Amino acid sequence: MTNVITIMLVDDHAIVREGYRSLLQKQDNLEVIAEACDGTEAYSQYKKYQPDIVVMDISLPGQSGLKAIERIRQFDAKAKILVFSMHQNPSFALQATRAGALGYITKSSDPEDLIRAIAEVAKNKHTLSADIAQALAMEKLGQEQSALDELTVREFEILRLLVDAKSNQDIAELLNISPKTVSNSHYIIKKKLGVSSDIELTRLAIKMNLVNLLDLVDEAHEDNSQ
Amino acid sequence: MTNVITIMLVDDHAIVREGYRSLLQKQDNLEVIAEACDGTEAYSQYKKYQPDIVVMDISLPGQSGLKAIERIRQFDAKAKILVFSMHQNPSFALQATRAGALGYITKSSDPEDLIRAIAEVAKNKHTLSADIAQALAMEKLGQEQSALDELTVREFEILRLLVDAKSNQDIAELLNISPKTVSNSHYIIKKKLGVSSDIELTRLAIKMNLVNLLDLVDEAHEDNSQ
DNA sequence: CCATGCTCGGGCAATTTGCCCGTTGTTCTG
DNA sequence: CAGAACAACGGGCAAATTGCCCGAGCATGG
Repeated sequence: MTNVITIMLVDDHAIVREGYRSLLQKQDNLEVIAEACDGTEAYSQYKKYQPDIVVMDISLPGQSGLKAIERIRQFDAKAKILVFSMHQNPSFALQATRAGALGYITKSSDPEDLIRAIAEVAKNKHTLSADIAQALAMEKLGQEQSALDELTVREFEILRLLVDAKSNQDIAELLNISPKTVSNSHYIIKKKLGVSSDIELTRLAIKMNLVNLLDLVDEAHEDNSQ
Repeated sequence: MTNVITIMLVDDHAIVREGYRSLLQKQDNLEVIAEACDGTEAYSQYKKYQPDIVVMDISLPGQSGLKAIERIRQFDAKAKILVFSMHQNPSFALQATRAGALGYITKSSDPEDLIRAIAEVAKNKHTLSADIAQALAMEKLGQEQSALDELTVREFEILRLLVDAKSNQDIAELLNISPKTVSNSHYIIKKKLGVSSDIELTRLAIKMNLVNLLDLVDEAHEDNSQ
């Protein structure tokens, strides 16, 4: 009678986890047996509980979700990971699947879509939410495919930290690599994206939705209202 | 008897539109004659029905709300647009009015405020909800604003060129001064604004509205929303 | 088992930065 | 009108960073 699917939830917001937990528990074939709030914890919890499926957000504080996916897959090549992200940008989906995720759905999907996606992933099948699938399909046709896709997973991760206004040194510490490696990646990223300055890089990142404009603008608001 | 004000509602959620429609219909001088769920439709519906007032959310899928305002105003320079947004951030109000909106009120306002705002806009008067007005006033005093004020005219000019993704050399040529002068100014600007990297500088410039968000976001999203 | 590709970093010249300085104007002001 | 104040400009120079190349260590996939 092991047709019950065990799940680990990874999201940095406890309330969000709670919401999804209650949502998922309504299904009697789903059981949430673990939770984690960041990449590091996700890894250790996975080792401990070995759930059938990991449902995770990739926009985590500190160590990125992508890294966590990789580590989990390294530990268990058969790990089934469903990314559940707020980002509609297909590049995120690409990076996530490249890192080893089986599925990618956006938070704007219907609850049923999440349930359905979990079922698909449980069967070891790839799944994408409709909006992402369409966007990716579009990219396949129009040669308009994003230069972002040429970045490796690591580079993508570093890019996101960079445009989050972190210095090369900060990133080196965060990722436990040499500052020189970061600056090399920084250079390669600029080269691949065809820009020559950090200012262009930032603008490009904003265009590509790597930086949430709302966050950016909201910060300004908070600063001023203090 | 044309003292009835005709209205077009634009919001991506049908349920929300329904709510406001019933709210507005209670006023016997208001009539909702059209609806739209995104920027593109807003534009075509406006052309078709030419309502007295457009009441729209700007957080539409593809973030094309601002763009829609511009297109509508381009078609009809006298179009009266009231933005009805969830964002308390005054920068949104700024961008919206810059794009051509007459009024901006937040969704947290009272229903009466909405009615009142519609009346104001109908009279071709600018209107802001109290919270936004206050926030904008705060910004006038705010520290970051004064940080900008500490820049000299020349520095300000250089800053704008910088965040327009021009290199020190480009700027030197453009202004007929030595690259060294530009780089000195570049340094002073960062110092005065309290940032240490060009990435932070760019983000700050965006926060301060030195960069038009529309320019940045425009093309990036047309791909996805098609 | 070889080719490919990613991650990681060393090396090193070339450039840029950070910070200082002095020169030349132009206001503003007592 | 003398002189203070400040803007604009740019030189100098040590320190830091960038641009570009390289090789090593590992997975991955034929």
